[in-house]
Amino acid sequence: MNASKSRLTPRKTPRQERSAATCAAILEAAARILETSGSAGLTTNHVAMLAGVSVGTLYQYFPAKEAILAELVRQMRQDMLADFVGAVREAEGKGLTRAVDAMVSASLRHHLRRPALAQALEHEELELKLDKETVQLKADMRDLIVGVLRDHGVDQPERTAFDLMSLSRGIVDAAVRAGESDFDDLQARLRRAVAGYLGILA
Amino acid sequence: MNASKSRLTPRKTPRQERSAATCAAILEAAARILETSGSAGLTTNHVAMLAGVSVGTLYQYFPAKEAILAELVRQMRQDMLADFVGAVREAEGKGLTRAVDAMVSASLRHHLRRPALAQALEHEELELKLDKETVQLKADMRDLIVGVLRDHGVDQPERTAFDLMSLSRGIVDAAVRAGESDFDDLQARLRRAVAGYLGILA
Amino acid sequence: MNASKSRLTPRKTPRQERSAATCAAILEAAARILETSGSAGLTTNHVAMLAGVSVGTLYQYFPAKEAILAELVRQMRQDMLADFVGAVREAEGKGLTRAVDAMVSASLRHHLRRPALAQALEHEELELKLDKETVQLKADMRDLIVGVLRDHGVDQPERTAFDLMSLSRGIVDAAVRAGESDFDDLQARLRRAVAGYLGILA
Amino acid sequence: MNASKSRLTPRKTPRQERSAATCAAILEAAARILETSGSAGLTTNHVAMLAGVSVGTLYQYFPAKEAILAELVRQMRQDMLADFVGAVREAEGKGLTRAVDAMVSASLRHHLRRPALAQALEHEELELKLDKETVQLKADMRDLIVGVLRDHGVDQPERTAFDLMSLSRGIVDAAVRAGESDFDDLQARLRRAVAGYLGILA
DNA sequence: TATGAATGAGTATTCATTCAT
DNA sequence: AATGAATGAATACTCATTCAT
Repeated sequence: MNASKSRLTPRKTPRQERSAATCAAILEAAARILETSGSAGLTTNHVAMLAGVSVGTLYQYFPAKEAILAELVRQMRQDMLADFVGAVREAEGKGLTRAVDAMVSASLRHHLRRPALAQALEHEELELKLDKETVQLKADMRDLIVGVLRDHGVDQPERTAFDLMSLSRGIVDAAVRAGESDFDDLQARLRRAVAGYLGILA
Repeated sequence: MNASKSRLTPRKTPRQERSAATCAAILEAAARILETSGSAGLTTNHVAMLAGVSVGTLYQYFPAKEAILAELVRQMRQDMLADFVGAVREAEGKGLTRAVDAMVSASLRHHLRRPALAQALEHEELELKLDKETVQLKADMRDLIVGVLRDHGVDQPERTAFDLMSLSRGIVDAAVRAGESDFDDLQARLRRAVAGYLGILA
Repeated sequence: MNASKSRLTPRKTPRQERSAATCAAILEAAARILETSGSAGLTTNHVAMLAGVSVGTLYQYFPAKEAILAELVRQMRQDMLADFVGAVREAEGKGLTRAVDAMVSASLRHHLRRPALAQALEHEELELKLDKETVQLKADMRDLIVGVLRDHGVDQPERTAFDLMSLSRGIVDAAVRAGESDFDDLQARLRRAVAGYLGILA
Repeated sequence: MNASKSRLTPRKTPRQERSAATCAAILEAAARILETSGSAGLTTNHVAMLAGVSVGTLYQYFPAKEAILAELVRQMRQDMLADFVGAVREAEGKGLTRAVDAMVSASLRHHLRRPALAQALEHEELELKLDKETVQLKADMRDLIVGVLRDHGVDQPERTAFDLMSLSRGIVDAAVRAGESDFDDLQARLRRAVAGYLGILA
């Protein structure tokens, strides 16, 4: 249900095992390059080489370089949304503080798994014309947070969600870039920022 | 103490008027391009053309393309620091809340003057190996904020300063990117975030 | 006497029905692509896809892309010769004018059946190193016309045949390219050109 | 008055001598390659190498490969029109036969100067989206011939001009392709074809 | 000092062809 | 016989940088 003529969506949905492996190898190679060299080092030839395939093969799976990035972003958003949904579900009915904690924790877990990659992808996301699916994933995430806030009677839930996402991102970005990796410490600060904005006495 | 053989510092400290004008023209041209086309459109030929000089001349003032960006970043940091110093000075002895307000306001004023440019430069800054002077300017700014916090008895002033800068940037970035330009509204939200983190009842 | 190891002749003379059908499908796919996209769009993958087979299969029937074109040209020449032979036979003993009319008519009928294809093939023919059989077909056609001219006492029949073929092609080419498809009008003009060259008062 | 943003017109009108020479060298290199290898061998790297410049230089003068071809075509059309205008002027007032002779002769002279080049360019012209100037040159040529025919009372001068141009091209093309280079012989045959079509007893 | 012509390594992308399954 | 995944040389084009004038 994925393919189409866009330059952003993968070319062939791999059906054979070999195909799936190749496709995954390409994505992983791209991810690794993003982690180590940033988008500057991300050339199609480099990706193909690191993936152990030829450029031609790369282009059988992705119609353009951008499509590789787009797919990585899509996967990231998908994973992230799943994490958030899980977090929110667990904290259901336990008060805003618990819900916020759960989301902060999910977000951090996500970012600290592959910090450099998450960083790089969030940055690429800004310059990329996203495909519909990714746009939807982002909207779903936003709605999820807005919903939680509204359920707990938070004022102006849309704007608040926007700001909370923004400030969280600011803090995590900077921390990751500074090389921090102490989950608990970061979580405490992030919780403080979020709770502070919400006016919850943490 | 400005010039050197580094690829990041301008080649000649302009003493003559013409030189200064040329140099400024190049920088302004680069700034305008960053605003309109982002770093993707920033080619040396394009900059030179828009500045009304030849590429050769451009390379007489800047040893490499990066040096232009580095200089723009340096100027931005310099301006920003000056704004902050002024803000802090004005709010001296009037309590933390006022000091925070002044800084938030200074930061926002800075970002909203040329939003696209500020955005672009802050982004370039991350990928650039900064020259000593800029590094010092950033350190000064950090120290300034740390000083204010410490003076008002804030706990862990370094870390707090770091987080406040990070979350502010997160919020302003997102707002600018979303096209917001309502200074007052943005200021209110930013103040809320900062005050919240600091535990000040806004 | 058809197959050989040349890159221009089909690889296997299809004996089984399935083979013949596959071979025909490939040729028809190539023809359709030539008609719609010209030789620029004629990629082996595209041909295979449109023919409903895999590239591998395509290469089992044709040793190289050129071979497909060569075969299309061969078939075109074969058909054309057959048409001419028929035309000449019908007009036998009825005078030069009638013979010319018959040939002009046969030629036009041929070109207007699939105008874009005829055009494309005649063009490809020029850049292709033709196989013996096609060369023979062209020679036969030439001889046929030369024979008709000689039989009617035309001077320098070889050269005249050459020129008549050339000028006819020029007119038909241009007309087809201009999108003309009025058979009768075109026939009148073509007859006029041929008769004029021959000095027959039309 | 030449430059614009189109992909078909040259990029910079060379003002310095060196520029003019480089530009000419590129065009001549392209012409030579067309003569020897046809459009298949016409790669930008090949052209640049033969011209003795780098690819980068080539792209400073022409925004795309097509632009080189377009410029060659333009020059050819320009030369040809000039020749025709001269021919028509000379034959003015001397009857249709003389006018036709003059035009036939001009056309042939043109084609036999660099036969392979003329051939190649006329062919490329068909696949190229022509720039306005070239389109105008072709229209002028057409009008010139139409004018001559009309002046001498020829019926349906537009259609006749079209057919005469087409059949001439057919004959000359074929002759050139066959390696003929006997000007007088070719002229006689061409005159015969044209006169024949016009119903003039040659 | 200024110019702008020239450079050439580097980039994304295509496509005829091969070959393991 | 058939498939389609994989190959990689080739192609058009860009852009930071140099250098002769």
